[in-house]
Amino acid sequence: MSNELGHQLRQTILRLARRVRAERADDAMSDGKLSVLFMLANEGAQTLGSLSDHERVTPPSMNRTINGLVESGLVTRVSDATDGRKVVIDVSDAGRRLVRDTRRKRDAWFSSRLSKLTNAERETLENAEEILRRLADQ
Amino acid sequence: MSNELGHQLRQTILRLARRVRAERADDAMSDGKLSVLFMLANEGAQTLGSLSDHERVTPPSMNRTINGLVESGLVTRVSDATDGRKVVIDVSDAGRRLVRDTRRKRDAWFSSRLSKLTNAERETLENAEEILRRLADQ
DNA sequence: TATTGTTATACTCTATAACTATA
DNA sequence: TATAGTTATAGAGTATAACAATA
Repeated sequence: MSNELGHQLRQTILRLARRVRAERADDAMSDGKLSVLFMLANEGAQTLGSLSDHERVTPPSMNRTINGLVESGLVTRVSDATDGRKVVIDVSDAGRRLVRDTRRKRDAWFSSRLSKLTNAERETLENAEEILRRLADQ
Repeated sequence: MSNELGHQLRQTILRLARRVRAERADDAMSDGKLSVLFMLANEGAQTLGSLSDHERVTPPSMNRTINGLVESGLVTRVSDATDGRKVVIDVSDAGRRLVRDTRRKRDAWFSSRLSKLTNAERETLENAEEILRRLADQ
């Protein structure tokens, strides 16, 4: 009966995620904004439509999110050179710094806890991480 | 260098949690409301102040959440017998059903994926789950 | 005419400040 | 006076509908 494992895993994953997400570089930054910054930093510049698709929000909603990020100087918004209807959003240097700081802080939360484990426990987590990654990608 | 493991684990946990959280019994139910229902179903009836502490929201915010749940018939709100200032919130039968259905749906997401793994992989996840649970509780 | 983005408007969730009722 | 809850009001984030600009 693997249903019990599924139940336990789900609970633990949700709880851990809540703890990790609470660790931000800047508490004034919402999840939605931070998610866009991470996306741009990882995948490079994108159009507004592409961002709203990826984040699964409507274009007006993403437009508002971008407005806030532009006002904060964390992203830039420029017209596409070849298609005047499109705008290209990219992360600024300040945005990159915020992404880097947030990533460090979140990594640190995990790392400080992992350092207290035994080598065998860390090895188990390494193996499990690979399996969980495959589950998430399905 | 266990920092790389921390980084990978964090990414995977956040991604998995996003997938699992999307699996609700009722799409009209917000995370905040659902979280209160789960709390009441797990821990039993509580005062409004206790709920707002646990969920880390302000009392007025929790009050509004509870108003919505009462209107939907998912929780009950009654005055405390011994202290007239307090109100006791409890989950109703309908609320319990919603909790059960959501739990089943979320468990199913994991279970269907776990069933495709090898026995060795499931065993790794079982061991990892226990370790991760300890990390979350720290 | 279709596509891309924006503006107008409204709803939900959260917050702070002020108020009521009870201890 | 202090505590528990509520009401009043405002801000952030999201949605749908309507609009503007470009292909």
